Amino acid sequence: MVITDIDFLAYIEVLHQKHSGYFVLENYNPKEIILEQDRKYSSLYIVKSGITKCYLSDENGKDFIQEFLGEGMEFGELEVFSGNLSFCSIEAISNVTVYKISHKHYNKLLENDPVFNRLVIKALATKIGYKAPRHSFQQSYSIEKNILKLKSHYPDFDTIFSKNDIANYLGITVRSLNRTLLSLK
Amino acid sequence: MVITDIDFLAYIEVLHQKHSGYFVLENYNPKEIILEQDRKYSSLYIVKSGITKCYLSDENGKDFIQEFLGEGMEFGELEVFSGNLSFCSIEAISNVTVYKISHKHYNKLLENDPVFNRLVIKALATKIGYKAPRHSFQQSYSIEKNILKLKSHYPDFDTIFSKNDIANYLGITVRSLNRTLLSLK
DNA sequence: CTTATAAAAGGACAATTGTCCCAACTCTAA
DNA sequence: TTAGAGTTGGGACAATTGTCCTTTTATAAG
Repeated sequence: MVITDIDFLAYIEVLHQKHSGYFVLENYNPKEIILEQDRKYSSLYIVKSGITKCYLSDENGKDFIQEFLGEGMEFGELEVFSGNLSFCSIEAISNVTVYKISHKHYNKLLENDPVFNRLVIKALATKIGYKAPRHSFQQSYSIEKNILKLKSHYPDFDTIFSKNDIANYLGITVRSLNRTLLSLK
Repeated sequence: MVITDIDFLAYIEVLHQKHSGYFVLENYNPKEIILEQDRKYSSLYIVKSGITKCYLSDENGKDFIQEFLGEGMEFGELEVFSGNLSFCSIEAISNVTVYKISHKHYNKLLENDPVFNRLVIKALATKIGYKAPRHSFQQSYSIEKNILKLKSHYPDFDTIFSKNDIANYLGITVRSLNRTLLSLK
């Protein structure tokens, strides 16, 4: 439910020492939006601490939460490769600290630092790998099984996240979520 | 519905000339399985021509189609980075020709050929980028709107793909698909 | 041409999930 | 302290979708 990448974060900390001008630390409070959908950015971010949510909003105002991103997860990096506008929004859930780095410096690291290059590729591969099984499970199984699965991986999920976020994560309505939680007593 | 990557394929063709030992051409007939879920492989593939389906099977035998992969799409590459078993199956839908390359040679190219490196990263980014909007749309909108969207992008989708595949792609049952198609006359 | 097998189409019903409400509770700002 | 906004919980009903089953159509094999 909350994805992390400790190895990547550790290496970012190393790079932060080595190239002091590359990374800038920023802090965000809960509910602050760090990155907004359909905008043009020239920097990207890596989570140093805290939890964020990564979501898409459609015309009707419905939100679809892709993932909750924790320590070591980067966001805004896809736009470096595609050149497009950001295609999701990122909002802080807890207090969040991020490393910010410009596309330019990010590209320099990618080209000149093979360790960094490999870690970025790994991070992308991980992002691909966790999406498909989750969506597959969500579509194939009942809400009840999905909630039980969440609970088994994340016993206290309902104290950390709002009902609204949980529902949007599971792609259901809050009403359905409550109904199922009640039936599970 | 069918993802392609012409730039990547073009570059693979170039590499195929340059490093004659790296790539092997293979042919598959419709319904043949090229790569099977939960197995260990030491090679990966790039589609030269034809259409394949990329799907996950769960314990109940239900299939979840992630995408249809066309020219220039690679598969089996995630396992190079994760070291895990393959996490989806690939089956030929039409007659398919693929380039096969070993993990070892693939890694060599990644490390020594910056153009190849960047194209692979781009390909990974694309894979991330197309999944989220699709699943978001599928979860938020009715079956009818999903089918209309498919139709607008792919007018003759129902002649190329079986009903079963279309249903699995949309995460619905064939019964629901038929019902909706009928109501659309 | 016939039989077997799979794919497509749809009837009837049940189960799931969403929509639209309203009430209770918390939290903040004035 | 109160007004207002936001979150939570749930009732009643409607709509959507799935399950199960039967029939028809197409396709392949002998």
